Amino acid sequence: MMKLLTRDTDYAVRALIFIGKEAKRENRMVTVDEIVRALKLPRALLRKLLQALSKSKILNSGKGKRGGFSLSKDPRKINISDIITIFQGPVDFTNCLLRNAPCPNRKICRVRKKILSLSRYVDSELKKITLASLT
Amino acid sequence: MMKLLTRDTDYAVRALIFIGKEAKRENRMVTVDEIVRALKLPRALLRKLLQALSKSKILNSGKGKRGGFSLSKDPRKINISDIITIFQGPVDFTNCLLRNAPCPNRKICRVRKKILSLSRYVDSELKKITLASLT
DNA sequence: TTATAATGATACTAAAATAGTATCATTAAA
DNA sequence: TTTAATGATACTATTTTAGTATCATTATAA
Ligand code: FES
Ligand code: FES
Repeated sequence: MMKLLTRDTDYAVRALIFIGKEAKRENRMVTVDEIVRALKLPRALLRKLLQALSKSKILNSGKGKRGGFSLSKDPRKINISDIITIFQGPVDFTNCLLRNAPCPNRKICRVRKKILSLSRYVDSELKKITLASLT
Repeated sequence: MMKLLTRDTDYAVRALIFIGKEAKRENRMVTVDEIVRALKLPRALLRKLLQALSKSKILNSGKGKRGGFSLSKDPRKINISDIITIFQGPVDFTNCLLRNAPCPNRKICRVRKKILSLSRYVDSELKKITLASLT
């Protein structure tokens, strides 16, 4: 089946929504274990995902006791396109290849032109889906 | 990298465009070897793709000498969504899963709702990209 | 009527992307 | 100084994508 979000992205978004909610209520760090309990995601995997979000500056993290994660910015400034970019690369559907080399028709190809504009539209719509709009 | 069309779909579309052009000029069957010469696609793979298009009634085929393929319908009635469906399944981005089981939030999930409407939009746009519009 | 030139069906291998786990290192607080 | 947390990293498994090969069938033409 086709998918726009891979599992990594999907799980990351769910975790971010949860972190956003908790932080709002209590203004503190949220731990991996809390998220695992609430969302039933595989722990080892979730750790990897949150570490990536932290490296990408979407999350702040704190080590040691009382450590955990919190959103590093306003949930209105975090959108699905950003998260996809982290786990799947940029939203770009135009990948016409011929035996792993760029296809020579690229410049003039009408399929490519149409797919490109569609791709841009999708990206712009995904940028409108912010964490705030999901909470 | 993300992709909307896999290689199968991409090659199939190129082949269909070529078949459409040739058939218009000469009203005859086009063989795999002609397409291979013109488009430089791998022969064994192209055979498999055209056989699938034939099974799906997009192409007519003729066996034996003078055999080959031709479009089975008006190029205005063949669109990219159809071709994607054959090689990749239907255009549907909403596949939220939890350890391979459908995610329990599906009914109420706002992410899913937004992705669903985006997915429908993309499909409707892809349906507008017909073979005729590319020739 | 038979050689030939075409597709049909099908089975197979290879490579890449996705999905998921495990472990040791580091750090901050109690 | 123990403990509870994340950081870094290496690893395996599964699924999807990509691609090849071969024998069967059939229509034409010599
Ligand atoms: S055929 Fe390659 S860009 Fe369109
Ligand atoms: S979290 Fe599964 S449908 Fe949204």
